[in-house]
Amino acid sequence: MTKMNKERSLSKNQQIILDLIDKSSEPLKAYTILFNVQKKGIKAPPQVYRALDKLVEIGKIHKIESRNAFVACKNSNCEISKATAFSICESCEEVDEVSDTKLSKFLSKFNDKKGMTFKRFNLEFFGLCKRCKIK
Amino acid sequence: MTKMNKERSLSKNQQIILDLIDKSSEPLKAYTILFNVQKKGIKAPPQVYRALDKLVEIGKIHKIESRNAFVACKNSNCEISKATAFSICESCEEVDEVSDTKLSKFLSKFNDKKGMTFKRFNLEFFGLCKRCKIK
DNA sequence: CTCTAAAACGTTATATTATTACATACTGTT
DNA sequence: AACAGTATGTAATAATATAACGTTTTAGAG
Repeated sequence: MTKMNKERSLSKNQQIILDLIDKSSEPLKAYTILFNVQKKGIKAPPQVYRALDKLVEIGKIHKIESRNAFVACKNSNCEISKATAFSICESCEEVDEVSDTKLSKFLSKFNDKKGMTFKRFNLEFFGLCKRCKIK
Repeated sequence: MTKMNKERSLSKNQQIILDLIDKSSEPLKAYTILFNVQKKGIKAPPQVYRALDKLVEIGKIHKIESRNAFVACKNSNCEISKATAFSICESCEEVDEVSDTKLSKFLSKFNDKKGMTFKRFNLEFFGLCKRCKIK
């Protein structure tokens, strides 16, 4: 039996950029990433966008569409970039990945009336986080 | 009893841009809109973006975040721009507003574990529409 | 009607986000 | 070694969005 290595190894640029996003407590924008990895030899936007595209594709990171920013996947190396949900505080811009079994089951089962077949969804909740409500 | 006119009247630019989006069968991008209303005297991006912002705010249109494009609200002048859901065909890029009572109830009731208060959500489903599945 | 504040407008410039295009190099099979 | 697929580096440019002004219009209060 051949060793099916599910764990794809990342390229140099992919790893550098994933490391940065992983360490960050907040979503990072492409150009913020660029500025932060220039010392590591990544000098131009396409290098960043290519790595980001790949990382999104393999589920290591997610794009927060409403913010054009990227976060690391917290769901133990998420195979399910097919089913993403985030909570976004409109005051402090804190973003968290929502992981709720009921929610993802409900949405994954959801069927369109017009006969579309869904492969994937992305859900973004907006509101105020605990801390910002108090202020 | 004073007449509470819920029906806000749109400004000239807002009306021009809403008309265009309304007539369109597909989501329109800001610069596509700009090019199409230049003959009507709207010449610069800020004019378009201002009108779009307002129209989104009052629920006449919605932004498809993953596409940076705008569609008219089909839910009878949607007060509920608080709860939007769309289906997006990844092949032909057709976009439809999903209106499903169960879905919107479920999501509107959804409560965050971390104590966030949600005011609004946006959900985008991706897949293949009926027609594109056949091809 | 007149005054006022809010909203909308027009304009120029610029910031931010993302892609095209092309030449080169690396990686892992056969 | 040869090939295919993936990744790289680089320059240029496209596409999306906002800042910052000053002016004009609109709707309501008095």
